[in-house]
Amino acid sequence: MVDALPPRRSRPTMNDVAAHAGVSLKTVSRVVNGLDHVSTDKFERVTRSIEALGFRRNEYARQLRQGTTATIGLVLEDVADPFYSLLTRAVEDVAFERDHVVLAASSAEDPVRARALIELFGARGVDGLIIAPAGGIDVSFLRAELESGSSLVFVDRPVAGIDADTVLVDSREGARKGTEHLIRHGHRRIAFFGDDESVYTATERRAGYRAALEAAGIPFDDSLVHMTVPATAPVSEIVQRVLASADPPTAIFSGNNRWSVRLLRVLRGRSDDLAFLGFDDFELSDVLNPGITVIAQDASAVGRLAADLLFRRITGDTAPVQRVQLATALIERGSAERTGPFLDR
Amino acid sequence: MVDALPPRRSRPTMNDVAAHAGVSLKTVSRVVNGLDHVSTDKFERVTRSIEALGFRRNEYARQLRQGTTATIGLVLEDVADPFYSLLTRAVEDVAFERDHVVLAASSAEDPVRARALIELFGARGVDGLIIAPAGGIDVSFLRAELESGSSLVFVDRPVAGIDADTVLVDSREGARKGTEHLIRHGHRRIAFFGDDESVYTATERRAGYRAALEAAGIPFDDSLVHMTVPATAPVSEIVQRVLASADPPTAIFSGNNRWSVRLLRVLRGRSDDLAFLGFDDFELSDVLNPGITVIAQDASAVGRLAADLLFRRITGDTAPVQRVQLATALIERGSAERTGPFLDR
DNA sequence: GTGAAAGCGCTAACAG
DNA sequence: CTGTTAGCGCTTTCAC
Repeated sequence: MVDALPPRRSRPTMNDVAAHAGVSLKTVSRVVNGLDHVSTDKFERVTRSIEALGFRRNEYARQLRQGTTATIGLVLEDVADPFYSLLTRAVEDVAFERDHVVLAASSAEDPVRARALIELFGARGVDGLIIAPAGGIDVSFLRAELESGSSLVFVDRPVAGIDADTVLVDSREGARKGTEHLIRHGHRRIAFFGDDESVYTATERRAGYRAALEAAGIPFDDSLVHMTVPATAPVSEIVQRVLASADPPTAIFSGNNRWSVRLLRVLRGRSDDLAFLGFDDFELSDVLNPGITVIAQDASAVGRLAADLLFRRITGDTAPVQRVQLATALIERGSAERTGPFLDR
Repeated sequence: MVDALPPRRSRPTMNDVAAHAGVSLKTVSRVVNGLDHVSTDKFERVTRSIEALGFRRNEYARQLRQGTTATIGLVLEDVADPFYSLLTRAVEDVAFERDHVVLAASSAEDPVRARALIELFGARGVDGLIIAPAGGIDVSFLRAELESGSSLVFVDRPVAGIDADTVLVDSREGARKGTEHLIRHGHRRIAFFGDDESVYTATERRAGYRAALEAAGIPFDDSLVHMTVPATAPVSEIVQRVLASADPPTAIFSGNNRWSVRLLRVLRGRSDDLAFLGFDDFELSDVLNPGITVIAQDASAVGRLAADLLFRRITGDTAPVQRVQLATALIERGSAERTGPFLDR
């Protein structure tokens, strides 16, 4: 036994507390974990030592021993997209209520990055994972993840071949409803803009659009349909071409909020006689002139539900896998109910 | 020694791999960590075993041993706020490049929740923390956090009394510039709307607004200044009262994007003769009619810079603490450069 | 009530 | 080049 003590470690451990309080390691553990079988005397001594030393339990050590991490992972396209940022916030809130923390990451639409992130999270032994699966995601890999113990919930897009809870918005029905609304207002030439075919929601929405047309006896015209990721598309040129065609559309259906923003930006400079309806609401849609009519989806509800389902699994629920479809709401604001030059000065 | 083996554990460990490959634990560790001094023969055997067993290193065990977690924490007001969601995305990107994951959480403007989150993160031994400090945050607590080993970077708002890197936007100068712009366009009665006094950026922007007025010889009129959190404020009534006053403003300066959205929503229904300028850009500001002139701040740059600074600290940089002020940009779109009824149909 | 000892899965230190 | 041993900070037996 040497006299000189080593300099205090950056974070005190339970051993330090035990030494300080003059009790055994186990007693400290009991106090920290709120267990009984500790005399009030020792309980107080330990409590005081914890205070004095500023002790906080090292979660990693606990987790290593216990095998649970009180952490969930969230992987989606891009937190900066309003739909996903709302969803993220809802997941965070549920996690916080349950004393879990959330590892969050954007896959940037890149399946390789998505996989890397999921692996990173998996190696940290997250209790569960909420994933908005990117197009080309590796299914067998996800299945392995599921089997190795972390629960999985998919949001926004389903993944075929994996038995996991899924929370979706009923895109097809929403798009059908929206298109029908335009038809009801006299439109028969309706252009459709959506993400490319690899994106589940894009094809679902197109299917809904098509279903509405067919129900109304309007022939589906492929030249009115444009499927590309708007971020990189030459939106202005596309719009120009469509509107200059022989039999131009009288209405536009935008398949998501990214497209809506880009389309509105282009349309603002023109004076075409158009109606407009967008899938997914966005901030200021009500401040534009005319207000933008949308099929709204509740991103918070998706996040909350997904998190609830996940925690149900984490806590051992073995009920059959669920696939929830959330309904959309048509919000009329003017842009789809009138005609006239669009967003003109 | 019993004959029957227990059923396979959910995740294989290095020991399992070692047994499978017929080598020692340490050899596996060497392979996993990409170290040399392993014969090609064994290297391949181990690699195959890893494949076969689907082994992935348990990060918690590694972290416990090494004392580093490859995790950073991010605590801000609300990920659903566009400014913060952009910032979050930037932080995620930097972290990903550096093989770190990010624990993200919204404090919901609640200092108690903020503290709880930081403690939760601290207990997980995050290597570093990026914090947008909520109004009443506990300074001594943060200081303890800093001393116990995690690096700290503040964003958006500084914290007095703690020696930590800080990345800010030059709010005061931005507001001064914006107000000056309005003055240059002939306005002398300019209303100011901002968050309440507890919010650093709000008072800074008000100070900039005031400085511009005074530089132009315009008396500061407190009845034109409104400091409240817009989420809960009766915006419509406030606006009505202000515009109905004896000497009403001819221009409005909105202190942040939350206020801008709410103000624009109210102004849309009215036909007042007003100019408008907002602090912080927002999506569709260019699609509105007139386009909204703003003082833009670069949220991504804030996030990127903060993350860079944090990683510099994490990797041992002991240079003096930095306080970075990012410049803002005036973007003219029409709303501040003209007069006439506002967003009128 | 309390504590000693073992061990979670990994890496560091030191042999061979 | 390879393996053995110890130990990170905690929880879990299982004695006392």
